[in-house]
Amino acid sequence: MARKPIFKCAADPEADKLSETLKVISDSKRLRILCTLFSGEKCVCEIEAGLAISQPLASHHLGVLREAGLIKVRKEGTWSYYALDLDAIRRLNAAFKEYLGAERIPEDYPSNTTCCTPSGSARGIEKAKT
Amino acid sequence: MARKPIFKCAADPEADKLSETLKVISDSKRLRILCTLFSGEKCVCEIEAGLAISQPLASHHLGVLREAGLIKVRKEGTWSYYALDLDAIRRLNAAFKEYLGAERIPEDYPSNTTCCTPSGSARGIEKAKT
DNA sequence: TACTTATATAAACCATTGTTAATATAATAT
DNA sequence: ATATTATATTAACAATGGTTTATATAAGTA
Repeated sequence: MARKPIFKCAADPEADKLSETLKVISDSKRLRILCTLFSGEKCVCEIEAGLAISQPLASHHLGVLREAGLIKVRKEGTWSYYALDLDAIRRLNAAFKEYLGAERIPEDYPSNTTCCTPSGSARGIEKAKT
Repeated sequence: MARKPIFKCAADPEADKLSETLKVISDSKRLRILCTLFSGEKCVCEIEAGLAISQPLASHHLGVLREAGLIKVRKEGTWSYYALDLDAIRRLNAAFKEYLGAERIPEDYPSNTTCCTPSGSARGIEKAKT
């Protein structure tokens, strides 16, 4: 029936940003490219050979990662050298930790809070058990 | 032209698993549900109201999260109480750290390694600059 | 029994996206 | 200039997936 959201995370626009970034890295090829770039700068032909994918496909995925700001390019002649954008990687780490970090798990999880009132209507997160 | 992969991460089947999980959590609604469940067990009607989405949609996303093993259900009468699967959350944290953890960034990144031989063919990651 | 209530499932629709094949650009070498 | 090399771009296609509407299940209540 769609009322207004009552959870903190539900209203947080940061969640959209994080999910957008996660969507970019949730492709297995792109995840592998990122993982690979930790070892240093790479050109397209190396990604291509390293992941055993075609040149246009490598170029495409690198473009998506770049568009998302996760990597950056350095051009030299006909070569394009791609590397991680360290600030973006650090921001991603921070956001992931904030939303899904295992440190967030409470000691007594799940703290047995009930959910719905006897009448059946959903209660707000702040409302205690009746 | 697609040769065989030469990067470690490129051959690692764990990358497929992680990307699969990331795909599940990269939906903004599901990310918000997970984030919400850190505060404790919730029933469908609470998720529904908390995120301001329809009942079938809430049920659907919870099903996807459950299918992925990230959350678990406890049924009581007509109610379904969902909670985080703590082991899964911890595994996700570990995998994320292993693949994209900021700790992986080398001191001198990017260590200026060249990429392609003068002849233009890609070199393996272990092969040094000519 | 009949009537809610909470949740799950199914079908249909629409938008997005990964992939391939073909082509374009632009720098370098002959 | 011509050819080759590295990379980017485009169009087309197939597949996936989020959302809605409608319906089903199943437990409680009158």
